[in-house]
Amino acid sequence: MARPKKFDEVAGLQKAMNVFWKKGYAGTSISDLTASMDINAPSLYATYGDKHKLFVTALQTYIQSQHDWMRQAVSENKSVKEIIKFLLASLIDDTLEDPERRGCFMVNTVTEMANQDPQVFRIASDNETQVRTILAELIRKGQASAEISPDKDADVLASFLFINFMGIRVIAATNSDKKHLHNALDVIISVL
Amino acid sequence: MARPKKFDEVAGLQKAMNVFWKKGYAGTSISDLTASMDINAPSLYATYGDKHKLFVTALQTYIQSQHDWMRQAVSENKSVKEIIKFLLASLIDDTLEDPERRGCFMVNTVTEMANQDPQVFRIASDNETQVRTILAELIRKGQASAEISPDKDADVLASFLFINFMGIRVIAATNSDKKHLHNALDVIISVL
DNA sequence: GTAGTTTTGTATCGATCATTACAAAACATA
DNA sequence: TATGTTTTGTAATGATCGATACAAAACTAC
Repeated sequence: MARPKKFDEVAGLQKAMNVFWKKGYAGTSISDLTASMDINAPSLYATYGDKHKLFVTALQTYIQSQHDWMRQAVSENKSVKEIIKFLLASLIDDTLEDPERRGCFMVNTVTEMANQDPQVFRIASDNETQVRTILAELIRKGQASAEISPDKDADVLASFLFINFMGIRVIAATNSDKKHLHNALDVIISVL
Repeated sequence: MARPKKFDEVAGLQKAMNVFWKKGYAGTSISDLTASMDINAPSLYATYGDKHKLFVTALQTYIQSQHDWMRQAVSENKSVKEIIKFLLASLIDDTLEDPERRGCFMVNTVTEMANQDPQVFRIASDNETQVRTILAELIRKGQASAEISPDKDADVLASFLFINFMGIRVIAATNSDKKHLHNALDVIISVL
């Protein structure tokens, strides 16, 4: 009934996400996007809306993948401390292995825009709530199996872990000393 | 011998720093700067160089003030744990009290530019080294006075603290729950 | 007051910004 | 093959980007 699209919408969104991830919102131009996505500006606007809308969609895609990754790790049949250590270690390794050293798209976005963009602020707040909830549930599971002391406040420990998640993502952008970061990781786990 | 400047160079630099801090490098235009600094573009270029040079100068000013603040706190006649708790608590309070919620200029800059700008990358690396050194010295002081176990590796603990410094700065940009953050703070201190 | 020096204000440079008008092109259906 | 629909490519919109040319203005030194 009409001329078909010659590009894949999902793949295009992934490309856009990678550009925004690397260069930030303000640092990314429509030209950067169309070049990377290999489409024309009119196709971009018709398919994804304007720059801001595309950015939000890309960010939500990223958040979804992060949550999936985390829930996957949490559901594995390992001890709670092993799971947490795996999560933190993966964070370090992934960041260091990225040849472009982009860090965390969510962290980058929060520090760039959360104080200026109400929609981004809300998305970031929601993300934090969800991640902290996942971590708190994990800790409670560890307390139920006597792996973690039940005297400790699971929500507070979850906040502590979340702080360290964010911190590691920032540090790994400028510090390349893998062993150094992994040593600090042991300290984090020792709290539990 | 010549027409005198009608603005204060240091005050102007401070204004520029605040704009970059709030809006980031790419998000700040020369117009934003001249409006806030209340000078014309030619005066800006003649006094501070181009946009990037002004940004780097502003960033170094910020770093210097951060180091001064930290060294001041470290030199006070309190227990090591009290000092560290004071540093972390100030980080939380300052971030939450800022009506513009700008977070940390250094963290914002690292996440925006460290992977794209070699000069910024180097400045960030140097900053990390210096801060970690200050923290490690502080911890060794605590070990000398038997406040902290000498079995623990001071450098690793310093890295751990640095991660939490960065993490708190990111979190405080979106989380307004002061009590929540301070509770996590107790967990951090408990490691020492 | 005049000469010499530097800053200021204005006005503008070409380049790029995000966004869109428009028409040719490519498909499905009839 | 003809018609209707949507995407595509091209080209352009006004706005703003970082940066500067130029001359009037404001000062010091003589």
